Amino acid sequence: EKLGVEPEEEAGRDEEEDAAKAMDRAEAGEAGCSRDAPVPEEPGGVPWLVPEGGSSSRVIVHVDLDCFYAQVEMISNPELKGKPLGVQQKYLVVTCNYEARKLGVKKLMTVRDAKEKCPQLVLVNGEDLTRYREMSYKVTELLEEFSPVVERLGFDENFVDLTEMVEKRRQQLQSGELSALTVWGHVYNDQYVNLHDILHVRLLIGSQIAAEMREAMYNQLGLTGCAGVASNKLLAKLVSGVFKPNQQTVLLPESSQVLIQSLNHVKEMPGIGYKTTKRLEALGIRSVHDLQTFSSKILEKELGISVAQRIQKLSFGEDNSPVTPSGPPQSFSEEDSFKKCSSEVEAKNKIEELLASLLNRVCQDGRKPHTIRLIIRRYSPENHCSRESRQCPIPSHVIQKLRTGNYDVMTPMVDILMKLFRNMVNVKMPFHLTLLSVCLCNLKALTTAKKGTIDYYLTPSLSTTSHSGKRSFKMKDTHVED
DNA sequence: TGGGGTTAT
DNA sequence: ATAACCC
Repeated sequence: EKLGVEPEEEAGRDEEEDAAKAMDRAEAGEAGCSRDAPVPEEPGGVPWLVPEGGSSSRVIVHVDLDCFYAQVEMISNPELKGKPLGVQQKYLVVTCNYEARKLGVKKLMTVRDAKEKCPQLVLVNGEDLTRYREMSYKVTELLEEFSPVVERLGFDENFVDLTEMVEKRRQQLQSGELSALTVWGHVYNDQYVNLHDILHVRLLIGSQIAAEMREAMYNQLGLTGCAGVASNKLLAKLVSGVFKPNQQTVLLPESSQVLIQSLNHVKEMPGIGYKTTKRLEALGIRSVHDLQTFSSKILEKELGISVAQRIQKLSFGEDNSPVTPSGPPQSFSEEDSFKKCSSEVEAKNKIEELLASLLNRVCQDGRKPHTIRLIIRRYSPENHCSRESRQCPIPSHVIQKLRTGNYDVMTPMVDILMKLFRNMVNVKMPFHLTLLSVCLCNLKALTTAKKGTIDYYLTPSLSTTSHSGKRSFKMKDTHVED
């Protein structure tokens, strides 16, 4: 109210028809009056009522590291700095630094094409993701210090919901400080900033926090990256890529239509992938505008109501999906691709390698996997993407061995994996595989369950195995095929 | 095309 | 168990 912002200056604001849902998430810990405040009828609400009305407008930052693997490699070996550098997996250059990009190297180029374009290109092997993964989690943890709600996307992107942090800072602004508020980094579309508009003020504070985050990433981890600040994840992600390397951009609500219309094709919209793009093209939908104006009814019949409604909202820049804290990983997997694997022995050797690495990782994590999965890809000239998998519970006596640090946990697990393998592959017939992957998932914290407590009986590894040894053997034999 | 990840059905 | 999505 201090700012005397007029209700009518909300032209072009898109946000959150879903005020009720947003309230449900924002409600915890808010002032007691928040639920009783009059709910604004219009989407987004009256600007000066928004904070008390339960945060229907959010401030989200998307943080995107510059050519992440290449940066990690240059930190590992500073002699690589200043040289065109590519990170290689098999015969692909999966990413490269900006020196290499200037010389024409692109992401996911084959090594042959890249070397042809750029003979001086230095290549390092990046098939072992360990150091990338470790640095990736350091970044997420650093961001979590700003605000605990951090969602990872791959190894090099994070979303942070800054709504609460921004509101705290805004309320602490002294009267003179508001007029001195400035944007950090770029304003998308060079839009005019109105300090009388509370949404502008909040996004500017978001840009300030984004700058602090990037500064901390550089000072503490030596990493550079981009950031985008906007009112939802979709827009934050789109705007973070506008100025590219090591810069940041804030999107003010009035320019969101310009941003999404700047996309040349629906396939550039995050959330619309390969398959959906193909189906949309079959309907004659190519541009964002095509999708905006296409019949909702027909779209729902073609794609299903869920996908249809979600992507059509995306086409208007609307995205009410929350920033979901990622927390520790849900699964650990290791894979290896190759030209050909056609014997069981060969497969077993590869599987043993994959499993050995996984056990190291899972051991460091501390939690215990309760499910194991084997994934294969069969050779086929066309249908390349398709994978098959088999999974089964990990017998509890094996989980126990993980817990006690018993040395031979490999043998029983390899036995299980080979049973899964033979369940998928008829080893009496010729076969040709091009990928093997092992995944440990269904991770559970080791509860300090004591005998006689509820936890004890609800912990499968304790309540099924320790009472009868025979039963645990039976579990192994029958459940492995699952 | 690599070596990972997630959620929905 | 698969299929879609993300990097």
